[in-house]
Amino acid sequence: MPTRKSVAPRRQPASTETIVARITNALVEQRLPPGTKLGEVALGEVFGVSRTKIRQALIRLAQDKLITLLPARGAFVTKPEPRDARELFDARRVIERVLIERFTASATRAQIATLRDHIARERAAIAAGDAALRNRLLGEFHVLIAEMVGNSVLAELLRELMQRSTLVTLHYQNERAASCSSSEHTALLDAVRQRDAIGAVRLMEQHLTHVERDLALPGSNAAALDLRAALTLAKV
Amino acid sequence: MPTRKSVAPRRQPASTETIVARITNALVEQRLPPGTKLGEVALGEVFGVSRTKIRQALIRLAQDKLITLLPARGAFVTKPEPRDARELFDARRVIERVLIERFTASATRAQIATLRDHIARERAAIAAGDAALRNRLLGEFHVLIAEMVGNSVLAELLRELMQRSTLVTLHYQNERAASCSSSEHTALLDAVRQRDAIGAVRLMEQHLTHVERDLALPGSNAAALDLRAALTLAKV
DNA sequence: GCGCTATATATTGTATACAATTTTTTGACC
DNA sequence: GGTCAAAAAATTGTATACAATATATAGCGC
Repeated sequence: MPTRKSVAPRRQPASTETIVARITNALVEQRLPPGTKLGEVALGEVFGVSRTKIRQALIRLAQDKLITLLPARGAFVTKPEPRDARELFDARRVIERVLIERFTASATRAQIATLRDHIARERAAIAAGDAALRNRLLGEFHVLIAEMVGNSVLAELLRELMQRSTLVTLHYQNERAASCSSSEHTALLDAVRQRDAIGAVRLMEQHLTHVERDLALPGSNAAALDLRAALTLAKV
Repeated sequence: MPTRKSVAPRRQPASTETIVARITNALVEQRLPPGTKLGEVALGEVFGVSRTKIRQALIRLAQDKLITLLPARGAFVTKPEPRDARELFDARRVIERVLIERFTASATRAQIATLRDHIARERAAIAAGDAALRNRLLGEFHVLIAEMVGNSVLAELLRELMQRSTLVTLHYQNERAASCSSSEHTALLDAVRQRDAIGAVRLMEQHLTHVERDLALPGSNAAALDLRAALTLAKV
């Protein structure tokens, strides 16, 4: 077949920050399945920059464990082991239990309203069948809470854990499960509104257990795919 | 004055991994105080590599928040704000509370023996007045426990937090405080040995509170210093 | 001497060039 | 057709070159 020799795309060079964000989004929205090879020249062409910058972006993504760098072999989307999944969710439980407890005590009316709106957007994405957006929003709910608690170090840790979690959960692709997840978010927020710390902690633990239980780990349905298509769709 | 034009040091090129480890050690052992500028050419000469590799190492260090990259300005050893210190220790409390609780339940005889030996080395370093080694060992005690609990994700999170903590604590430079810290390690280990989970958790929280209380934050006694000297001393 | 501007120097940002390694292709041989 | 070996192509690893920016120095007016 003719190697799709597209013309060099005329776009102004992207910042390293942008490149990291675009690839991260593609990963979180699961447009780049685990195992996908991320070639440096291919990425360079997509973003209109040299390999130097791509490489810097890849180093950062590798440190977040979103991709795996094999020496002299290249960069691949991380394919998490079941063990990783368990440890990841365990770590999330440790941190999120504390976060939701504190949030229940400190949540302001405005913060609760923000979360309520967020859940509404989750439901809209689910209703619209937008799997990518749905995935992102369901994860961002947890990060939002973390950022509202007031410890940016913990919030940052959770953000990283959430991103890695997404690599592990094909589960959200199931529309029914997503809907269920969103319902649990609502219940969680109700407990917060009633200042029921014990209930909120319990709901959070159940929620994380449910998400973990629904994991579909070994399924690597990785078809060969088009890097450019996956990445250019990414809205930063 | 004559610009100390030392001959190009003949050493074989260091791997990026090594460069990161060497600089990290220098930071953890506080031979490179906060605010120190890490020039790319200077580092390149120290390690016998080009700026390309140095840059990659700096990106990784920056992601761990050990150094701060200012655009077009360069890399500087991170100077943590009091706010950062509080959040850092709060995060450590959240994680280490759980870790020590679990460790108390699962610790084997061999693991306890390893920690006992470690504490002995702490005391030796303190007695010998080796501030650099002392700093490292006091921090590694916590990381050792984390690694023994069996969740590598949590262990890795704690390792990062510990490194950043070290940037914040000039406190260990005080020999008396170091001795006190080591005593608390011993007490902690005793509680573990007696399977006293509640006591172990309490001791860990007190220990972290003590360390945090003794912080000497604003003191930036940063004298201009010799990058090469600080880095070549670093034993990986 | 102090402060400002202009020039010179040094440093960082990015692309390109080349070496080293891996992957793919080719072709001989059974 | 299948298997192995060698050559070719592609990809990664590193250094160097050059552009862009920031810092330091010099000169001038007051």
